[in-house]
Amino acid sequence: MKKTQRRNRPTLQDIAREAGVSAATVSYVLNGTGSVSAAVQKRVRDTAKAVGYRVNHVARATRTGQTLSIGLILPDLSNPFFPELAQAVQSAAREAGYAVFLVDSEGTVETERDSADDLIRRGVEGIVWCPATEHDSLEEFRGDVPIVVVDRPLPNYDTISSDHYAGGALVADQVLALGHSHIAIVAGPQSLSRARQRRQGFVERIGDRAVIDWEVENPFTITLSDATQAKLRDNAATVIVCGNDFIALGVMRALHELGRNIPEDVSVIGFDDILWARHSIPGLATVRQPLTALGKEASALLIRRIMGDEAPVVNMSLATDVIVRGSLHAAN
Amino acid sequence: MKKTQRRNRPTLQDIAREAGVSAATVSYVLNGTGSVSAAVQKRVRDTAKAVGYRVNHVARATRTGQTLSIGLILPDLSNPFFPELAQAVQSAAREAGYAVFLVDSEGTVETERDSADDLIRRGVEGIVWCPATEHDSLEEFRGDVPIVVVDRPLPNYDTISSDHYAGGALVADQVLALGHSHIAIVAGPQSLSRARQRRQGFVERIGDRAVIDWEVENPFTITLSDATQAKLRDNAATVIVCGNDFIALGVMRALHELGRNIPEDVSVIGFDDILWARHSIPGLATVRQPLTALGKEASALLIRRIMGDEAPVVNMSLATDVIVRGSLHAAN
DNA sequence: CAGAAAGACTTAAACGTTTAAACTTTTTAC
DNA sequence: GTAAAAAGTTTAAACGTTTAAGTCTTTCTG
Repeated sequence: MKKTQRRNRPTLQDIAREAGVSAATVSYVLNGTGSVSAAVQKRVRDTAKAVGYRVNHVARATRTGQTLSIGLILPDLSNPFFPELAQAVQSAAREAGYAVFLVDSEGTVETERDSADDLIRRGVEGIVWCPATEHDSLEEFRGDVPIVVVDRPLPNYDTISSDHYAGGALVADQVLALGHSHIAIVAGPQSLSRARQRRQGFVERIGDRAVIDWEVENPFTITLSDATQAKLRDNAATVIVCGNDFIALGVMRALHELGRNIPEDVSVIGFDDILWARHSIPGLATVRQPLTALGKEASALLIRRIMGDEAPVVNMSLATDVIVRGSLHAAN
Repeated sequence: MKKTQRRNRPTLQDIAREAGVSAATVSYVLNGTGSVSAAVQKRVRDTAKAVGYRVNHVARATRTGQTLSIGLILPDLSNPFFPELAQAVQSAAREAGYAVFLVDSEGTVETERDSADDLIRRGVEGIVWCPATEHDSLEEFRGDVPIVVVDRPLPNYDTISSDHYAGGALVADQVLALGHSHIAIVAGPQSLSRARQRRQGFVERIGDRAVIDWEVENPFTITLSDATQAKLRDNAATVIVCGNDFIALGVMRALHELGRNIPEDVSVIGFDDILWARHSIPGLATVRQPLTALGKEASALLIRRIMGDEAPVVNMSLATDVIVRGSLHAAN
């Protein structure tokens, strides 16, 4: 299929001709570089406006080598965790004059790799990346362009993530403060570092100040494994600490079906504060990840790197907050 | 701050020099255009691989005028409706070789306008746009680049949206089939065309086959207005038809607090099938919008336009499906 | 075996900017 | 009133590609 010619946009040359000056002068005026007399400035600006001039960013980029764009590679937009992150990255980038190419890697390392390759061809000056797996699929690009990893620490990369360990400890503090002494844990997959850290932060803070009645591992989904469901049936703990909000909501649902009352019979607490945590019945107590700050910091750090900041690899972790809601009650 | 020089990437010239041919030949080889002897082809390809050549897409774009990129402007990524749409647009675009600039307009027409302006400077070949308001804030750009509006019909634009009217009618069919004769409506804001259409599709299909006990308007949020809550307190209808899932979930919560059982005492049905509809207790019956199809079609149509398809303005609406879940029951 | 056609490759222009360097005019300094 | 400095403007090269046109060589065709 042949592409039809759109209205050819006016160029610097067009303005130059119209205003009776050279293209260079027009460029100097429009960019505020160089010194140009007031009269010519006005003439140029007026004709630029008159013809509806818009700079051709692509042409500029070939000359300057700066595209003022970055890439954002996420594993799965339909996971409610990521849109807020994407929003923050995009808005911080925009404020710095950068545009964002969005890629949903669909959770595969191949797509991650191919997309990064494509993005670099397109001249992005940096990439914010949330890896789909623990595999370093962008290794080969590290020399080409700065890459900031977000949410999931990966060795050798600048990383911005929530302090999952401290978050777990916060949950422990809260649970202890409410007088719970019999605790159950439905942890996330311990193959994932964030799940491990959350659990560890919790368990270590609990120490011997309470008993962990039982513990089980469950995928980060609202659907519970048979093992988890079995544990719930026999549960005698007064609080169930979950690896994330999906699990927690699944647990709440299961408990509901088992006829247990939340929080009278048993408390539940999650992790992430996804949108629906506040809307469940009762509201789900949880740990809020600073998603917006995460995105902002990732953008900011990436742009510092782009600007040439050569500091050693940064590993930034951001504090989390416990959000107390109806699902969490004092032990009786 | 001074930008440090990243490793200068090898260019066509570098390969040409290395392989002892002209840059043109290298281009011909790598693009598969032109005719080049097998020997030279191999030599060129080998050196290209050896030096780790990647085409400079920006330079190519200045010459060809094609950036192979599109823009996607959405009002609010944190609304769970949009990520799935974004995902579909991006993935369809990628399959066609296009990359996607994502912009969250934060619901303001100024950001919409400014972003579109910026995107066009950046040479996007088209824009998929979900308008934040009913205001045509991109009017001035219509001549510059094809624009496809998604989800919210706007005159003079190619539009892809769900068939809200038909969806409303489907709800009516379902409700009638289950024998309900006393109906309540919590419609969305009737200033919004999609809310209007849903309501109208429903009401017209109901006709005189059932009574509409009461009706109220509520914002598209889970928080219910005082008026809505008052109506719910006195409700005697056997089914409550809601303008979207947020409203429906709010209604379910309110009914729960009023001690009404769903669906034994009263059924509830929503619209959109957001992620949480299936996870509420009971599951929320609703109408599924084909978000993925919506995004795919939008991408596809936009790319057709980019390719020069000059057909008159298209107004495509996609069929919806009723999803029956626990919140909807036969009338007793 | 001559002429034409095809094949292989190079040259050079073009895309729309930016920017260093050159040139011209005006201002400043003494 | 002249030399030097500053201000204003133009020229031309450069960014890394693509591609039309040109050149040279080989292969066909009759």
